[in-house]
Amino acid sequence: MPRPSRAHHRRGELIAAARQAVLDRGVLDVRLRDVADLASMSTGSVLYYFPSLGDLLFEVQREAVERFCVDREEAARQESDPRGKLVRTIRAGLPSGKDDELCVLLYELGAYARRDPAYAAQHIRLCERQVALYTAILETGAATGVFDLGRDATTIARGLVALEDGLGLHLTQAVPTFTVPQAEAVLLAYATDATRCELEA
Amino acid sequence: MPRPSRAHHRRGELIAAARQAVLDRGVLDVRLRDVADLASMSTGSVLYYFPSLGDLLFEVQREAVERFCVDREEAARQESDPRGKLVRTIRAGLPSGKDDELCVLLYELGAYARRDPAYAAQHIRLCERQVALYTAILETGAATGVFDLGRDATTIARGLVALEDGLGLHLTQAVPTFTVPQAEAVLLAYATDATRCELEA
DNA sequence: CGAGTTCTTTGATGACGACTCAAAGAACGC
DNA sequence: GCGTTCTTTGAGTCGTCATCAAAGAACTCG
Repeated sequence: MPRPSRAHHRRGELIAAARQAVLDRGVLDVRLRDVADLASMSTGSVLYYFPSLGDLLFEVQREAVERFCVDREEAARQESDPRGKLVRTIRAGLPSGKDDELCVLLYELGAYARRDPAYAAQHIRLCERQVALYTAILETGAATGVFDLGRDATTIARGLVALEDGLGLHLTQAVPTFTVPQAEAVLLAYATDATRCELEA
Repeated sequence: MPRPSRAHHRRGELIAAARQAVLDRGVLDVRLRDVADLASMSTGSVLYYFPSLGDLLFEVQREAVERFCVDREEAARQESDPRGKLVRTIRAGLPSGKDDELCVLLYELGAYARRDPAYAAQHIRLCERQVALYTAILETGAATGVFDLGRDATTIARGLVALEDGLGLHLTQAVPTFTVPQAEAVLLAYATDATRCELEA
């Protein structure tokens, strides 16, 4: 019987190290050496577990996408009232700034999604799950009568997701274009107008 | 008297070559060699005109930002009616897809804006000019009575700009999340709700 | 406990890329 | 033409990714 392999666990450690390396140095500057150092091993060892740095980064993205979706679905579940759910989901989707690791990671790795279909597929999955989340909230609220949707819920949901993405892009820049409260105001304004329901607290 | 320098003209050519190189290979893969080849000169010559590839790319960004702003301001001037102006500006701001060179360029180089304040400053300038453009249109329309703004024009304008950015991000991926018509619908829906004015043609 | 198999680590090596630099070459004013 | 200045070049340096073969560690089974 073969000696048991610890590769799975090791790969997990490397994904975590790579994640940190991207946050530290940015996707443009991250080196195999950075990952190796963070994981306290040689560069050769890193490549024993992943064929290339690119493959490792892909796994980083996959994990980040998954965690982001789960976190938000979790945040939404905390509330039962559609209005509260909507506000909470909006707040959970906007990055808190450059320190918001998960969001920064997704934007950093987004550079690959522009050229690599596999990366793009993850982004699509991410986006669609969020659209589904918002759509469900909107439709529940519409059924209850809290929300008065002037159009189909999917269009509104897509808008919310894209708006978060756009605002997040600005919030995570070296020098942000807006403050977080300004971004929140924009998003709440959108949601208020689209649902014809007073949301702003 | 010193021999006249052609450096300015040469730098312009190099910026154009670098621009194309980024579009061809992506910001993650662009090499000095690509730029040199496109400009039909040696890599050493490129570095005679720019201290490093990074400095050259920065100039590419500066030009792209400027051109984007000018193009849109131009597009808005084509109409006098605020409603038409708004629709036209919206259409001009959304990328047509991966082939929309100016937009792709801005997104590609956006990777630098997350870490380099000089890049971020350009993005801020870009954003603020667009916000100003939309704000002017919205306020004119409000004064005329065509638009009924439920809140301050700046918040709406910021939302339009961020929404374009977010939608554009998805439209320029290797595999887009939405189609262009879907994105346009989202944007027009937002504008319609915010202005309480029927825009969709 | 020890042999044998399998898993893991490593550093040497090759290929490639950015950037430096000194020297050659071209263009212009005088 | 002459001399100055601008431009081009490619060789050399250094740092990086990725391949690979050999050494080392860990575990199973007899």
